[in-house]
Amino acid sequence: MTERAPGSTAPKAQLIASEVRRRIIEREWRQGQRIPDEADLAVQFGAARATVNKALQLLADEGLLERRRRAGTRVAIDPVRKATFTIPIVREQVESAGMDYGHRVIAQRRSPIPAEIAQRIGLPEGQVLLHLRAVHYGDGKPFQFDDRWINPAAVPGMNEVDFRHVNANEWLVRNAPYTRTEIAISARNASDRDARLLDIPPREAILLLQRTTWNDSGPITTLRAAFPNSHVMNSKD
Amino acid sequence: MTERAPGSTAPKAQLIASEVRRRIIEREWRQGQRIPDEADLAVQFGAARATVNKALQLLADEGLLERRRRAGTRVAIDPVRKATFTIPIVREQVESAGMDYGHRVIAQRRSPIPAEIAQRIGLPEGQVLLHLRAVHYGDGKPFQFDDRWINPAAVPGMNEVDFRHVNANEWLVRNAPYTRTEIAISARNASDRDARLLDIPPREAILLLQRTTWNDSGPITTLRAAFPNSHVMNSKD
DNA sequence: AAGTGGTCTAGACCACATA
DNA sequence: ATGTGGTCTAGACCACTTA
Repeated sequence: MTERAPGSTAPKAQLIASEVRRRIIEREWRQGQRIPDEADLAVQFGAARATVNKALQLLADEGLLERRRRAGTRVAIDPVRKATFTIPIVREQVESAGMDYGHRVIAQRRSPIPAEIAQRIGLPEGQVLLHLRAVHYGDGKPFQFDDRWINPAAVPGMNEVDFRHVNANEWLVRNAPYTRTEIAISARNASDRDARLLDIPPREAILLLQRTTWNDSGPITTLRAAFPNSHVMNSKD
Repeated sequence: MTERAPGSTAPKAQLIASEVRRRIIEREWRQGQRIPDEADLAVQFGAARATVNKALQLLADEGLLERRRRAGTRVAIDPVRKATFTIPIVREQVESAGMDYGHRVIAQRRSPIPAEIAQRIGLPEGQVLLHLRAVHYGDGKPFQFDDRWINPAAVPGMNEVDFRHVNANEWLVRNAPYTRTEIAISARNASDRDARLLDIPPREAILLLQRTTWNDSGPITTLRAAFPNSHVMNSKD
């Protein structure tokens, strides 16, 4: 839904995509039904096939169409529904909410990874990684409690960083581009440690986010972040 | 990370994207630094400019590059990190976990919407919508409790559906394509009603998902889904 | 065997931001 | 004013899949 200057025109591929979307939403083309092939549509819309192709690929990415060579393009039976979340820099998130950001490292040590972590990141149990625990604050109130394992072998230069003085969240986001990420979100009753560090009553509901990132050299970091139940994750787009 | 048949080759645009990604990850091209323009890269990679353009757009969508006309292409300073979640059809989700699916409608009635819902979906308070409450079961155990408001005006044919006999989740996913969705995820301590319907102790942590979908005619439906704390939402990709 | 989407190319023109 | 990305085109060949 990007706005456009009055004199300007939307790209033709976008217009075609909108029109096809409209035909699907208004049931001119029904679930599972085959739609005309790219060459036909190109003629209908007065566009090159490449342009139609771009529009239809867009809709296929959205999950509205299913395309197969030789079999043609069909309206998806189960439109795949997707929601995208942005992985924030915590400081920016706190500050954009109008709060003062604070950050405290609770512990930093090299430790052999326990079995659970080993399995999550695909490294052998007992391998020594950097284990970091920290709390982020907004206006002095705990905002997020991080329990993080970092694999220095995955990112050049990471060994020289002292995460007691450099914010691990920011450093990693800025310096360790990843190629793959896995995220799991769940709710839990706060453990005693969670409750103490987040300054909430024991057993209070917390939102738990577990995120692991990889690049081609292997796992970069795995994070367990705990949020008080006032926290809301919102989809982007 | 799609697998390919041995004899087959990756598309050239993909290869170029991979190579550029590698240069960024290995710091040949640093954060904020300008990279060669499309014409240069086309020569370097022995490809047409359109192919390079496709590759760079891909990386810009991933958040790794920032592109501006006239100013050129730069490695992003804050690589935007995204995670995508798929919104499942509950029955398929339950069955793919190897459980038997069950579904019970608790209440269906037309009611004026309260202020909170009105604000969330952008309709005037007091407008009459269909209010539906239902529980989904896996192997007889409560899996998800839905509290849903449906706007029949947004989707043709919806007035003829009796959601006591037709699964609202499935009907809407299949029949009401949307153009926009908002999702909010949080943790809460279960209310008495949540606890009763999910068969868990009162005050136990639950995962709360609030989702509203729109098409061009207006809001289609807004849903508050509650999950027991055993539930985990996983990112797709 | 043949139809359909997937991709690439060379060239062109345009839109936009900045020097 | 000019350089850069954004987009489109016509044509081509290829890869896959199914009829």
